[in-house]
Amino acid sequence: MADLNELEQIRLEKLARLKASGKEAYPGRVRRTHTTAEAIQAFERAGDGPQTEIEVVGRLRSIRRMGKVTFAHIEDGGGRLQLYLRADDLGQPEFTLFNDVFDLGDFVQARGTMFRTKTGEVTLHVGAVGMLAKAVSPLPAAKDEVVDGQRVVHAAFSDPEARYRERYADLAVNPEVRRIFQTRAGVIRALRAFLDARGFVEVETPILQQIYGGAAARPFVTHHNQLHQDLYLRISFELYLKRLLVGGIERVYEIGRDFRNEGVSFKHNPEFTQLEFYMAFADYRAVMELTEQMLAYVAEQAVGSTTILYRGHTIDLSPPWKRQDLRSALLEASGIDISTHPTADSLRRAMITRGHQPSERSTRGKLIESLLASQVEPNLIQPTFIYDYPRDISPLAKSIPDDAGTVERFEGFAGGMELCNAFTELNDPLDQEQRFLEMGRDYAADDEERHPMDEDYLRAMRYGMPPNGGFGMGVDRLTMLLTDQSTIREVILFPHLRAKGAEAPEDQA
RNA sequence: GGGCCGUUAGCUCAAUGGCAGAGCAGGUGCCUUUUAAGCACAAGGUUGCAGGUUCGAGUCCUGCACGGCCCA
Repeated sequence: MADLNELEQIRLEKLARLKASGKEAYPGRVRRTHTTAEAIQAFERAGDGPQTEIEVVGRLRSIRRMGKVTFAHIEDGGGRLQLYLRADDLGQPEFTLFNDVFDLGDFVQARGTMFRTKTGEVTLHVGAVGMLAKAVSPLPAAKDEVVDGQRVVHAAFSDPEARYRERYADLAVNPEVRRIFQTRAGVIRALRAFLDARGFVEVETPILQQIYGGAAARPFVTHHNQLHQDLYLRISFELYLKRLLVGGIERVYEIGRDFRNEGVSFKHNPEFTQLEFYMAFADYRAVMELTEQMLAYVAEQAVGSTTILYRGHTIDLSPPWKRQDLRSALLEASGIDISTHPTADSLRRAMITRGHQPSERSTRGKLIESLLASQVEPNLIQPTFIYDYPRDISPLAKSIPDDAGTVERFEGFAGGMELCNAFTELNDPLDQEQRFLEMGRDYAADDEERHPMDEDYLRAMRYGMPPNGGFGMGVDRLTMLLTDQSTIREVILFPHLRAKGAEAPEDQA
C-alpha cells in the first residue's frame, strides 16, 4: 500500500499484532442477535427480569479507556450502543488486546448482557469482543456529545469538497447525511407507490440513443466501437415514453437518469434523476391535479407531513396549489405584458427599457423564459403552477384552442425552484413535423439547443397517438425541497467534481 | 464566462512580513461505572501547485489547480 501516513502505519502494526494473536481481522462470518436499537428495546422490555445474553455488531465511534475498564460506543444502521468492558470479565489478555489494537472506525462484534450504568445509560456488559473489519485509515474525526437530547458535534467533517470526494467517509461520520439519502429513497418509493396505485406501468427506455430529443439541452456524445457509431446519452425520456402510448400502454412512467452537457450549479448536475409520466386521455389540467396530489402524498410518506421547512420558509404542499397564467405572472413581476409584444424585437425593447439585458439572438420564447427565471421563479416559494407558455419553446406541446402561439403547458414551482414541467402533448403528426422544422429554423444559429428531427417518432405518431398529458420532474430538486438542502450536491451521493491534481486524466480535446 | 472568498497536522481551526501553533484524533504511561472521561509526557508540517519580490513569505505579487458564495 502506497502513501500511508503515520496514523495508518500505526494501524497496520495493530492489524499485524491482532493477526499474530491468532485472531481474524476480517472474518467471513458474523454473529448478531440484536441491532443496537433492538438491544436497548430488549433491555427495557425485560424490566427487572433476567437479561439474556445477546450479540451486537457495529463500528467503534468512541472509546474511553480507564485502566482496568473501557467504555466504547458502537454504531450500526439504527443507532448507537455503549459497550462496557472489564479486565476481570474478559480476562487480562483479551482486555489488553482490545485496548491495544482496536481503534475508532473498526467494525466489531460483542457478546454480553444489558444493564444500566450509574449515569443511566443502557449499556452492554461485554463478555467477549471480536474484530469484524479493521479500519486501516482513521475516519475524519467527528466528535460529538449529547446535551439535553440534542447531538452536539465537535470538529465535524465539514469541508464540502472533501465530503463529496469521500462520500463514504462523510456518510460514516455524519448521520444527518445518511438521513438525507434515506429520505431520498423514501421519495422515490412514494413516487412509485403513487403511480403504481393509479395503473401506471413502469418502463425502461434507451439511455444510449442515436437521436436525442424531448428537451432543449446539449447531449453527451459517446461511441460504440463494434458498430462504428456515435451515440448520445439521453437528455429526456419523452419521445420513447410517448411511443409506448402509441403501442397501447395508456399510463406509463420511468424514473431514471438524464444527462445534460451543460453548466454545473447549485441546482444542476450533469447527470440527474428524472421522473416522467404520460397519461392517455388526459390534458394538462388533469396532470396538474395529479401533480399536486402526488407531491402532497410523497411529502407525507417521505417526511411525514405536507408542511415542510425549506431555507427558513414554511411551505404547504397540500392541494390545491396556487395557479397563475404565465402572462399575468410576468406582468405582475416585471410590468411587461407579453401579449402586447408579439415579436422578439418588441419584447426585447420592452425589457431593455426596464433595465434588463436580453440576449441579442434569443427568440421571443427564450426571452420570456429568461424573464420567468429571473423575475418570477425566485419568488415562488409556496407551491405554484404557472401555465400557458409560448409555443416556440414548447415544440412537443399542443396549442391552446384559438391561440396558436400559446401551448397548454405548465411548470410547478416551490421554494423558488422549478420542480416540474408538463403539457398536453402534441399528438398531431403533421403539426409535430412542422414544429420540428420550425425549431430547426429558429435555432439554426444556436447549435446548443437544436432539436434534431426524429423521423421514427413521427412514424410512431402517424399510427395514432391518443391525446395525453405528460409530466417531467427533477427528483433531485424535489429531494432538496423535502430535506431542506440548498444545493443539489447534498442530495446526490456522488456529485460530479472535477478531477483533481494527479488524478486528472490527460485531456484529449 | 465574470467577481469575491477559501485551500496550514488525520479532522476543525489559529498564526503584524520575523522560531508554524491549539483542540480533538493518534503514541507512551497512570486510572475498575465513563461518556467531548480525566491527568502527565512525548510526537506529529512539501502551509494546494509553480514562479516572483524580500535579508527573511503561511502572510505580499503573478500564474495554475480544486472548491465555496454571488452574478450572467
